[in-house]
Amino acid sequence: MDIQLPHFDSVFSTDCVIFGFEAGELKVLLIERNEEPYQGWYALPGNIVGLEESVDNAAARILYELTGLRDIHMRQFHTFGEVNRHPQGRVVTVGYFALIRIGGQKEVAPLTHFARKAFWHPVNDLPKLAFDHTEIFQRAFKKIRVKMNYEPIAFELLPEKFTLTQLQNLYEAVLNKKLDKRNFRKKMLSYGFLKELMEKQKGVSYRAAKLYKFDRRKYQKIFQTELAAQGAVAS
Amino acid sequence: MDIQLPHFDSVFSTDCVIFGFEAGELKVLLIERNEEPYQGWYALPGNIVGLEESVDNAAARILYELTGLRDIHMRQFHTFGEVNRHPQGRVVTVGYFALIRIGGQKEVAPLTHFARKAFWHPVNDLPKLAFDHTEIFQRAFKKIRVKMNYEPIAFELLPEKFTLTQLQNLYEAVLNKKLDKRNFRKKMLSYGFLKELMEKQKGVSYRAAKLYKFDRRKYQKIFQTELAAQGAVAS
DNA sequence: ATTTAATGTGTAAAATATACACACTATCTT
DNA sequence: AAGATAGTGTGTATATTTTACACATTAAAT
Repeated sequence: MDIQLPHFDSVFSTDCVIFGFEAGELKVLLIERNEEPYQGWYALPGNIVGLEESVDNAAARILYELTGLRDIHMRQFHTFGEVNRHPQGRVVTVGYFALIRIGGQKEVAPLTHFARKAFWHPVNDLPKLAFDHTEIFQRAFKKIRVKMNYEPIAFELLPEKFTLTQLQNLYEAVLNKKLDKRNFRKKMLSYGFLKELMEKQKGVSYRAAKLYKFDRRKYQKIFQTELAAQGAVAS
Repeated sequence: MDIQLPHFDSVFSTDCVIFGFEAGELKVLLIERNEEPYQGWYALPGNIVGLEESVDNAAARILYELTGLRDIHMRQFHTFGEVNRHPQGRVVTVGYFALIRIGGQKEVAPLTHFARKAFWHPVNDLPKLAFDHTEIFQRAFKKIRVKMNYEPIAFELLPEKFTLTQLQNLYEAVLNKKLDKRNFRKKMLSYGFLKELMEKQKGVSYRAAKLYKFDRRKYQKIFQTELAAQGAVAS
């Protein structure tokens, strides 16, 4: 492998950790790289930020090119600035994460030759990833586990209409912990941002469960008043 | 002002938001810039990251050069990647924050000609800052207000020995909210990481208060077991 | 009609959070 | 030295939140 790769003096890139939920498992979107370095390796979707685009925009563009996913709400979580994280020179990367409905989008597929394929992989039992992407992934995973306790990010992973059991399964998968059914339901419903639909689950061979959807407008109303009241260590 | 400034194609910098607590007020460390652009303006201590140093190290080095402060525990909080945030070209900046004891260090003073002076300024009533530093500051401030609710970062701002009233004043200043004395004390002491000293406050013209110190070892023991048990949405 | 598999529901006990007021003590003043 | 001043230190009752826990119900499949 004596290909001469270009050297980067000082560039920034973004890497995206996209989570999905499928078959009761939390998954992450990976690509198979089709270019050196790390050709053939699995990696997080990521690339160099252009000079004429903001880092936020670059993250969205790169994700689209590598996976076909668009209009994803991505949030920055950490910047990785070690000196030797990239073999071609100095590359500082800004990490983003997002949570999406796996079924809700068209199938993921790269739009450039840069990635050979894009696919979902369970977060447990990940292979070794290119560059320091294992570390980047770990950090994102930890972030969403913590965040799930105080923000309604779980709903981004579920279909629009879901049952309470599905919601609970998701929490259990992410938090890696069994929850009590009655207490879980009581608490979720007490927030007041779940809207009970007139519909029921279809196609199951047992009693069908009620469907709910997440009412973002209500959530924001509640969350705003909480923010105002927030900050308590003691009264 | 027709000085020709160098153009940056693509560099990264760090900016540090250093908080201190003095005279019952939360303060932030600013410098007065001695170079174009924004010569004479107030700014957060920050500069370009070198190619041979990690971003974390650069933040520490730059803070030292601009303010004389050393061995400060700094934490990254956000990266600012808009295209036009710097007049000389494309500069993406990584923001760090830290909380320190104002009295505990030698006086702050710049070690390079790049800053004319370094000084503490109350966080309320900040002047307009250079670049997008006002936004960077705001984001850091919001971060610590939230963080103070679930991590013992307040102690980094106080002298080693402090009274419960001082601690409460600090919480009240940061959270911008009155707290109940009895409940505050009960709760703080219930955590078990405050060590009551045999000493009392000196030099006050009223009943002297007991001094306490923060026992980091105990805190970590408690915090670790909480982390293990953590993640509850419902039991 | 029976089996199967999952849904949907309530209550009591424990833990935590909140609201609230006054006696104490060290220094300062006269 | 007596009183004024200013802030310290402390307890209890009530409300809210969290936890633990089990069984009748429903729809489909056999």
